[in-house]
Amino acid sequence: VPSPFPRDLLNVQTLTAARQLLGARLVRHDRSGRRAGRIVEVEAYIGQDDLACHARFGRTGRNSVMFGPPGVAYVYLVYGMYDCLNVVTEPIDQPAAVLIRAVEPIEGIPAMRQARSDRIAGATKTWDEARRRRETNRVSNLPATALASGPGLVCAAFAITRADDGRDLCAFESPLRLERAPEAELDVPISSGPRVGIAYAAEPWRSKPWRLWISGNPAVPRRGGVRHLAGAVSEPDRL
DNA sequence: GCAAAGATTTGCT
DNA sequence: GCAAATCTTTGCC
Repeated sequence: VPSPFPRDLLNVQTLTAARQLLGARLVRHDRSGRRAGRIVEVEAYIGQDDLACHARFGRTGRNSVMFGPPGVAYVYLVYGMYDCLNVVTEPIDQPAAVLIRAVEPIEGIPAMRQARSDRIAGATKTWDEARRRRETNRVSNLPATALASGPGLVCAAFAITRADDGRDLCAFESPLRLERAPEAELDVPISSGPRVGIAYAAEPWRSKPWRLWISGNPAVPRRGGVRHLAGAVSEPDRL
């Protein structure tokens, strides 16, 4: 029987919270029914000192949710196109969050495919039948493990938008929420490495191994065609 | 008020 | 392997 994700597990140092989130379930309830998946890849963004974190400029309109209580969704738009889901961590006034980078679909896979296809139509100003058909065909041929294997794809598959910014993910009745990992999955092997897409950040932040993933999970994207080897990466510090 | 860049993904070469 | 798509946010004038 599923249990809600305890807020206390997020009211801690962000790398500890990130580790707790690996294996947890991301759950969406809406008209399409129940969608659920296993969180398999995350990144930690930790406070104003972290020069890769959105909080590095202090509180702004976009990032204000990060300054609030843990267990709340921080959803922002990246590159003008893609929504990204974060889980706020640490106590109030300590701006930090965990970016959900990849989810392995478990329930509601047809709804995820539909949502992935719909995203093209939604993003296209002029409704283009041929373009939409191509996208539907492409998505229908993807393995389930590829449906949410990227931060923008997680939001597409689970129909998460900035309307979900500030939503409480620890409330069991929430239409978008977290559920605890089954006990049998609590001790899976974890790998870590540098965060993606933050080349603008100065050292040491650029190289901090604050990306965590479940070793060998098929839904974790293989960046650069290089296979993730557990022995080839360093341990995250401050865990 | 405006220029620049970004926690991405896709398709074409 | 690279560039396009696309728009919010920030920072500086």
